Amino acid sequence: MAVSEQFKDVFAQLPAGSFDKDCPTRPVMAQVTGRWGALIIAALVPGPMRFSGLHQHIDGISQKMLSQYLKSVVRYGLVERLVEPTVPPQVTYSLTPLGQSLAQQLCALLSWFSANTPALEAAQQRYDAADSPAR
Amino acid sequence: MAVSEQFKDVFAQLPAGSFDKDCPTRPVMAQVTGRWGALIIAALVPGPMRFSGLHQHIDGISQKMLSQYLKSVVRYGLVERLVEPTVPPQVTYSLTPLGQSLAQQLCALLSWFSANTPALEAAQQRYDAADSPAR
DNA sequence: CTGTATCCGGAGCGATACTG
DNA sequence: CAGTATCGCTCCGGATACAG
Repeated sequence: MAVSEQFKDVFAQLPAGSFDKDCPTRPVMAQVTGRWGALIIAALVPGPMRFSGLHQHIDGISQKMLSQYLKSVVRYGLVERLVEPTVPPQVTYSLTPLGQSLAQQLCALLSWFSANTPALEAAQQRYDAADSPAR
Repeated sequence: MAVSEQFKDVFAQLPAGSFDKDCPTRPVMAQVTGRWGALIIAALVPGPMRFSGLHQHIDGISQKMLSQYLKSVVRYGLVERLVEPTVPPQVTYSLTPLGQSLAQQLCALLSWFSANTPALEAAQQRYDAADSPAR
């Protein structure tokens, strides 16, 4: 199968330590793949956005979490924080080149989920119906 | 910039509801992008694996979490569970076609993290050194 | 407007012990 | 070997109030 060959190549490029407990990517992964990380990165793809803009755009996030995740991604060099010394202050967030390259991967992932939502839901219903209708 | 154009196209294909609170992909994302989801899927890329094999391969995961995450991905139709009626019983997990297509995205993401670990670590050190050396 | 500080409930997760 | 059940702890995450 061509598909198998294809992604086995990708897999083969993964360093051996990817599954190690102390793999340095684990913390970053935890943030980016955390509850809000991917959505924040993706939200900045169309262009820079203000704090309040993100707060509105990403439905359901609290100020605390937005602030917290933003601090992380800024620290990782994925997002740039630009402060306009005006009154009231305006803070603009935008993707760095590094963040843009990550955004491509994340958008691909989000696209996959969107595209395969029907299949995923169908599988769940099949699973739930087959085994434990009581639960 | 060519890069911008490129992933803006990808982004444009995302449904408008991707950022909605009730987006149906959120629960699945939560699992797959949870602490172990991606690693489990990725671990099955080279081929089917047994429970104990996964337990060893994915460093640091507990039986409870492995079992729990496996149940989820099976329910989502991403992984197939095959029980050999032998004594002692042998259970083999393998990716479904749906799971394989997801695995491609996840492997790409893992690859990105592996490839950009130096840049990410450098950014962190820069950030930490610049502002709060006391902490 | 853009955050930070505090409190608090619940989910996630690990360790351990137990079952088939 | 392949799980399930229970306990306990940590940390995530929301609501609210406060600060620059």
